Amino acid sequence: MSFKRSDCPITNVLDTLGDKWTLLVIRDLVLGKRRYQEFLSSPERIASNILADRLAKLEAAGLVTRRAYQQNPARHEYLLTKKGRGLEPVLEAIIVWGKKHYPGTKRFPTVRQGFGAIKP
Amino acid sequence: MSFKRSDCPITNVLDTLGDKWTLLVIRDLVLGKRRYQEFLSSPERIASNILADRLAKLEAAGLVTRRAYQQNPARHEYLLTKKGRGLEPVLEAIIVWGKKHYPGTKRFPTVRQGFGAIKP
DNA sequence: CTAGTCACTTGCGAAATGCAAGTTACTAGA
DNA sequence: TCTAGTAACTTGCATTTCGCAAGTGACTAG
Repeated sequence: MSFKRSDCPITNVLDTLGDKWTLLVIRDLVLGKRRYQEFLSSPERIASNILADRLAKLEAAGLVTRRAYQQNPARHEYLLTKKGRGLEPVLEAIIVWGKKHYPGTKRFPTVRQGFGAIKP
Repeated sequence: MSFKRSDCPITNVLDTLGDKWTLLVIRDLVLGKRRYQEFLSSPERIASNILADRLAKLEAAGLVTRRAYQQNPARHEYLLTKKGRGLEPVLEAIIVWGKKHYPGTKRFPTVRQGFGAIKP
C-alpha cells in the first residue's frame, strides 16, 4: 500500500481492517479456525469470493500465513502470525463494548482442533 | 436494525462501526471536535455526504447527540454520548497496535475548544 | 464411473463510495 | 443595498466494492 490517508494509526488500521468481514475472519482465527470451509461455516455466512479476497489481503499484510497441511490432495490452512495475534486486545475491547450494548450477544467459544491438523 | 447476522458481539459492532469512516468520526469526537467543518477539515478528507450519513447513523445508534449551540444562524454541534465515550478503550487498543505496526504514525492531539462552544 | 469434498474463481446486478456542485440561511463589510 | 463569505448539509452521477450464485480443477472414496 503506497498512498496513506494520514499518519493517524487508527486510519492506517482501518485501511486494512475497516470493513464488515476482515475482523470476523480474524475472530475465527483467534477462536482456532484454520480452514477455508471452517470460515465459510461461520454463522455470518461470508461469501466465498469475499473470504478468498480477505485471506489474500491478510496474508499480504502479514497478519496470516497460509500453508499446506497435506499433499494429494493439497489442503491448506491459515494461521495468525504474531502480528495478527497482537490484535487480540482490540477484539477484546470490542467484545466488552459489544456485549454491553447489544443485549443477547455472547462471546463465541473456541473451536476444538480435529486430528488432521498440525500443531503450531 | 432488525436483521442480525449473528449473536456475536464483534459482528454487531462491525455492523455499525465496520467501515473506513465511522471510527474516524468517533476519533475526532474523542479528540474534541464538535462541528461539521471540523470533521471535514481532518486530514483524511471525508466527503461531505459520507460525513452527513455517518453522523446521522451515529445519532440513530445513540452514540452521538446533535444540538444547536446557537440560533440565528442555527449552528449545530455533535457530542459523544456516554455510550459513544465507551468506545475509547477500543480506539486505545487500535492506537497501540497501529503505532506498533505502522511506523511513523502518531496519536493525534486533542483539539482546543474555541470560545463559542458550550461546555458539556 | 459416479458422487463428493476442498479451495477457490467468475459473472453480474445491487449497493456503497467519492467527487463536484448546488442549496438554504444567515452575517459582515463596502 | 449589494456582494462575499460561512455553516451545514443535499443532489447527481461515475466509479468501486459487495454479495449471491454458479462454475472449475484436483483429488478420493465407493
